[in-house]
Amino acid sequence: MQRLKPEQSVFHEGDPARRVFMVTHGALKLYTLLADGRRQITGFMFPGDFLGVSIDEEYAFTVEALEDTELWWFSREAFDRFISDHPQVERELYRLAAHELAEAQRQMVLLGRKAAAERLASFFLGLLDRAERASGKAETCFDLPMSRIDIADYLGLTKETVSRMLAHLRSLRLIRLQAQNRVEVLNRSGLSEMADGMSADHIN
Amino acid sequence: MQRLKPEQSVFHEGDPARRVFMVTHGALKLYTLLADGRRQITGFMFPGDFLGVSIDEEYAFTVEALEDTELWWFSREAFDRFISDHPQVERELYRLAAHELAEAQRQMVLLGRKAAAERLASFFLGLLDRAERASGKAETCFDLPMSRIDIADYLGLTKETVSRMLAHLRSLRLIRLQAQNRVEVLNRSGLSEMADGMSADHIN
DNA sequence: CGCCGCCTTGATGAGGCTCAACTATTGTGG
DNA sequence: CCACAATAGTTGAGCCTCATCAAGGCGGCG
Repeated sequence: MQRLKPEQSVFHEGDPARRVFMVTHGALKLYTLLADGRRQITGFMFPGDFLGVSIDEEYAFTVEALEDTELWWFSREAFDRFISDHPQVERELYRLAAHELAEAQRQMVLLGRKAAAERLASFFLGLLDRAERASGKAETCFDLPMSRIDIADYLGLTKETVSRMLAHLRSLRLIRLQAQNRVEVLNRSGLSEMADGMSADHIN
Repeated sequence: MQRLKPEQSVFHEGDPARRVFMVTHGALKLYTLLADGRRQITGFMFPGDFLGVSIDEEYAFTVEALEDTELWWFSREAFDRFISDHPQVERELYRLAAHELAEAQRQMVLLGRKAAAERLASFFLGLLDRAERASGKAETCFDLPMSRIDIADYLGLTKETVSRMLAHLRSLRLIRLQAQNRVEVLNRSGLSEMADGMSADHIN
């Protein structure tokens, strides 16, 4: 078990991959840096997610807590032994990887082809889905455990643009901010159309 | 076994995932479309690569041949049966998925944070690596089986920008075009620096 | 040899970035 | 509990990169 305060990191890109983690509480961000400091956040992790279950000898990204976070971990050897003893787990791991891959593909579409407002709308819908899966019931609100800069680095934008697009979605009455870090979705289908580029904003 | 001519598709996004494929000859592109026709190519496939080995009920993208291509395929049931009989294959599949995931993460960094010239440089280095892995020896040249539009849709750019950046890399003597679709790398480390954003182009 | 599609090159413009100032929020110590 | 500092977020002005629109060149195939 391991507890983390915000900003604390679990491991860094390039560290030898000696442990496997499972998130039990909190939220984390995964990111990689370019030589000049540009950062791309490749994902956020929440309770139930696995970390470091690659095959590689080194972790491929840095992981950092967004809030107070709790992790369970196993040594790589113990984890591998466990898998050998329980072959059906292998299939489950594979399932997980396939799911992450599908998510990565959606993110590539977002980063390669969507406009700023569409990116933010997609991001919010993803968080809303997650909130619903976590609570097991329909939701209209969710928290933003990450900063505007983190959102920007996840969506391939700047914090200023995130802020402006937030204002834009608000002005369209698609969302409302209950607090700085809490979003209420006012028009889910409208937000979906925006996210999938069906909003034909040049008409409005 | 299945043979394909250029432009022919193996399956479409949303088709029921009834078969699993292995590429034996040729090259293919994987892509998804947005509602208004914007396209993001999420990957290219070459001999040795697997296709449709997801867990999902439906294919998550469309696959189309770039040139004359040959595929081996199995029904999903036969494939699953084979895996049950050969548990070590499961691990290999997982290995493969993990590798694809790492690649997807690199592509997210490219799409989210790299400038146009950096994207093209990264793309060329990837193709050079692949050519070396395929031939088993050091290489300085490789073919481009895809059109400029395909490259653009893979890198999140337009065909015009790809063309201009190609001219730019050529003017820097990092590459040379042996033919319209054949690239020779003249300065690999220079290309690497360009790809990783270390080229400090404001100095030059 | 000539047509057609692909690629390149040029001119213009827009979306998002940068830089800067301002406001709101959070945390800290008196 | 309040005052203040420090941090995070918002808003505005100008600019830059890349997209768009348009024209011309090249190559491959009939």
